[in-house]
Amino acid sequence: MIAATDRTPLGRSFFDRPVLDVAPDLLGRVLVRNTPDGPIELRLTEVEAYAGPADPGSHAYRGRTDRNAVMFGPPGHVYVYFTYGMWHCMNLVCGPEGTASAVLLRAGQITAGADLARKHRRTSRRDTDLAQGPARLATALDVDRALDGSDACSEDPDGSPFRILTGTPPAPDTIRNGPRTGVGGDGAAHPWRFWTDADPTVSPYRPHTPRKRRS
DNA sequence: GTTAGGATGATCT
DNA sequence: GATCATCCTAACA
Repeated sequence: MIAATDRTPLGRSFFDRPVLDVAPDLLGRVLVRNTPDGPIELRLTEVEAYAGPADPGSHAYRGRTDRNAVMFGPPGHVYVYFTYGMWHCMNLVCGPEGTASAVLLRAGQITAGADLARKHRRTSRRDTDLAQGPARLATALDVDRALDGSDACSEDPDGSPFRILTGTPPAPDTIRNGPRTGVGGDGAAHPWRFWTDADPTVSPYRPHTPRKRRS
């Protein structure tokens, strides 16, 4: 039996907690992306936690820079970065201001505005592919660096590009966790990737395969 | 069905 | 100049 989706917006206090508490709690929540063409809604199914300057996998590892400045700011804001020369990825800042921790949104299921999302994602054929992977997710939602620093907990939700609703959290026994993708070294030891088991939008676990060195 | 490798540029050392 | 929290396509079984 499926509970009705709770459309109450999550307040800033939800994000003002340790990132390892927030990350699994984000599963099943609904991210609303207000685009000029209309809203897109996404139920989160896979996330990764990045725990501040002490985490070798985090962009904050070597301190504050122009790029990651948003991570060092107040919780509930959106940190967007550009990577691999082509892609954007989207995070939600967690913990008290200065903690510099964040949750990477890795995958989700589009629950509204699928046509719009499909327009942003040119090559996607199946609905479950639309936001399967962090760069796909950002592309489907039309997220780029221009949205870096957006407040997802704004008091004026209609004026903000993002909002996060209570949604329908999964049963606790369907939440899985494991090593993070693409994080090597000491950072790989932390099982800080969280996903909802048996969800078609979550790709089967793939151990990190180091990229080939260009010859 | 699976896998190899190319695309592409900001950021940081 | 190396790295990077990736995706897509072509080629193969």
